[in-house]
Amino acid sequence: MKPQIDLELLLSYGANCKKYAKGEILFYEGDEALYYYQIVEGSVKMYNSNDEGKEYTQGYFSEGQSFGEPPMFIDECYPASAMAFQDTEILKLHKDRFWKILDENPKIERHFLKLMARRIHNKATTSKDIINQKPEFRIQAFLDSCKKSREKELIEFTRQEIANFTGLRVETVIRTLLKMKQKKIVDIVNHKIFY
Amino acid sequence: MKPQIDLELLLSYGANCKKYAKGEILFYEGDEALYYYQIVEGSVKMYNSNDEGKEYTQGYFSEGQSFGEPPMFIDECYPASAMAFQDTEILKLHKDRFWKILDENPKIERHFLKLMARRIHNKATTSKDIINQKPEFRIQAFLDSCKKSREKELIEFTRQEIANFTGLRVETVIRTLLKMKQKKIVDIVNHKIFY
DNA sequence: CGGTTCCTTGAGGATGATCAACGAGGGTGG
DNA sequence: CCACCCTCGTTGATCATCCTCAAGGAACCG
Repeated sequence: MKPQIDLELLLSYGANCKKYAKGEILFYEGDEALYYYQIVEGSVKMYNSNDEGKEYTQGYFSEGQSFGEPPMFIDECYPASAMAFQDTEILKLHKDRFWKILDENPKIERHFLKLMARRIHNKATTSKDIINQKPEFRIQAFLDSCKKSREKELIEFTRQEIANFTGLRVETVIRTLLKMKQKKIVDIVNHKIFY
Repeated sequence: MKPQIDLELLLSYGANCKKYAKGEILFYEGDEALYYYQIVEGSVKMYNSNDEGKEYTQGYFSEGQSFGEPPMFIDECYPASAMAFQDTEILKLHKDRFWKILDENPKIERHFLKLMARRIHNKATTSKDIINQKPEFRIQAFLDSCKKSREKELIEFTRQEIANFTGLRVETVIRTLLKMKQKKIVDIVNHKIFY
């Protein structure tokens, strides 16, 4: 995927490249947002964990994407934590230098304005779907958001991950997927989900 | 409240002032987003209504605030409908002219970048709360978002409106408020809610 | 005073959460 | 190659909660 900002440019403004092993935490909910993060390789999960165990996944970010900018833009703390979802390589730039990039590159600033707009648009669509209650509907909305192409494709998430994203429980996800299989909405072959 | 963009400036770029009676629709979910809207006086509700009756309120906007920009920024359709929540006066500017304002006023563009960031930050916080399930928690999160000051104040929303915002049913809101009254979280005097 | 809108209460039912096991596959080290 | 462990998937039974439906009451406004 085309990166938000050209890697050379980021490096020329002083960005550092860092590697994180799968499962490593990049920052915690409540931390001050001091850096711009852009993924060179791998993927990252943003999530909240509530008082005990239950986790809510806000979103996944992959190669070329940036994340965690909103609180950095407005000097707030992170509303969620970030964890490497795979082994991941990330460019990290201090926010003062990031603002310098925007000051000196109006096109990039415009790009981020549109990016933020797109994120809001997605969130609005998502919350509409989540409120809808019905597990089947929520799961299908998640599956839609996974899909890139038009053909049936393998869904690369565990049932637990789907549960965390949709706010349901694993057992409910499993039982609902069963129903969706019977309705021919998904295929399940060898425990693998195709949609 | 301080307006997003100075009214004189908007008018000088060709904005039109329009009045809407309470309950009037400004645009529907699915409409193309062709205009920038800024409230001069009154307030506006953004909402989704699903196949039959049930409504989900995405948010309220009041004097000085703009709304519906995200889809305009990215040439998408509105993910929700907008209705005048009170009698309302609005400045409306075609998106081509709006882009012209941003092109010619870097400070305003920066302002909108931060505004979009703030909206995302709020949405992230809200969805974290909504997923939490517990009606009491959801309602309290809504009440928190209403409050401006530190003292107990009258909540100017009907129980139905709270229900639509939190994704609960009226009866559940009523019964939960009852419990919250017993726990001294809210006061209810003469059917009016104080928090 | 009549109508509308909003609030309230009760009973009953559906549904997703919870709890408790167990199964299946994959990887690792002996 | 086998035994073990760990993660992920699966199933059934039970429970709590919120929704649904139905009815009526209270407040407000012309």
